[in-house]
Amino acid sequence: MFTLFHRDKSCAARCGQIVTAHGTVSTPAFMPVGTLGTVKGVELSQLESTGAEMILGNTYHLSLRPGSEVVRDLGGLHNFIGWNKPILTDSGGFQIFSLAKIMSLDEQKAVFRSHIDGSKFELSPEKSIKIQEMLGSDIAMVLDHVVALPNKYEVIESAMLRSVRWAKRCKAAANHPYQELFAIVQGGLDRKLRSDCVAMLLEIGFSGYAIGGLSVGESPQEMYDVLDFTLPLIPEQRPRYLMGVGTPVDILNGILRGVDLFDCVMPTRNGRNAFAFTDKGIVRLRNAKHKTDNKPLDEECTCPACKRSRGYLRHLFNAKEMLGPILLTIHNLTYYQRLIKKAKTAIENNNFKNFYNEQINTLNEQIS
RNA sequence: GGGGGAUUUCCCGAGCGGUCAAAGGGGGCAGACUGUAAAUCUGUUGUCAUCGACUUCGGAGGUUCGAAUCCUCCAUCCCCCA
Repeated sequence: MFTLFHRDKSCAARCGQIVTAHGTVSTPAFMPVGTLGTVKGVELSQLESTGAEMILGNTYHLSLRPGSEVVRDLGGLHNFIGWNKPILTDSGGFQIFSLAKIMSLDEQKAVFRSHIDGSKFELSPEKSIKIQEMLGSDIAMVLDHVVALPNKYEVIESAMLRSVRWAKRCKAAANHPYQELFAIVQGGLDRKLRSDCVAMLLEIGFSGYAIGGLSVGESPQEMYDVLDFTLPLIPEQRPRYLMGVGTPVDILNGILRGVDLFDCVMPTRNGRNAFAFTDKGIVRLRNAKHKTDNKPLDEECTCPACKRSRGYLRHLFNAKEMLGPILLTIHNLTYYQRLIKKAKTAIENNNFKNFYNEQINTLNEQIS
């Protein structure tokens, strides 16, 4: 299903294509997060116009509401939400980390106390696969055990080993006509744990390999270091997915090291919170300095937000009008897709390293 | 004409002798957000300054070691009776 088209001659960056039952995804790709069956605030036609080709759904959240049976009975996730392009579902492993306070786990399964009504929700590797199959996503993720960083070596090691055992159980449970299963590499910042994990997962064999357990408390450089020694261990012809990452800078650093897939809530969540990404840097639209600014966010951008002035966008946020979060979400997603597209072009021209160097310094700066 | 009630820091609004530069909202300002319990959360919001100092609670006086808090007068607003 994954085809590697080209590898940049100046670095590990590469471009390719993932073919799924619901269409193809050109890589590198950024996948907007649609946890509950919607990329928050964005209608699908607008989402498509940003250039997004694949979106995420979440096993834990969709199981609690509306329930995987409901989604299945309404024709599967694609039909349910009206998106006939590729969907990747996360397994619920991230919730073992993010909802740790309302979760307990043992070797068999994770047990959540629902954040909605307090009811018990059990998630085993087998159940996660079953739910994802009912959802009918194109790519399913194995259930993994994500732990926060920094953490004790023993904790990271045991979470990694459990993730491998769970991956094996997921593989054994998987039985779906078109759904592909991706494994997730754990092991914190430790080189040996990461490489052991890759080796064990390769032994089991999966369609794709994700790097998980990052952006959970470590520094960006530590994350890049993990990518440096982990990605080369994954066979070239398999897609590599860096889960939950990240900032524009993180994404360029991931591409530089050979990552094919990214997902992150940052463009959507930050968009809802008046934080815009542009080619020239970041813009906090609530800041007073934009009050009478007649310029668009980004001259280069063709999104609907950029047909308006910064002063107007700021007004929408200050007035708590829903159009503000909607427009800025679309803008940020458009920006992310444009960044990826430029990166892709640079890779095709064997120029990614230069492109990276040009971009990297300005992306975190606040523009005026 | 007579009787009663109000006036607090940008706004609303607590406070009723010291622990008050003054609760809590709102608004303002700034920050955070990385496989979404987030259209959320955090900090800050008299002045100058490092501790600390100084000026504030309608105005002017007074009582007291000490007043936003008690007394007197004045101003403005509201209610009731004529």
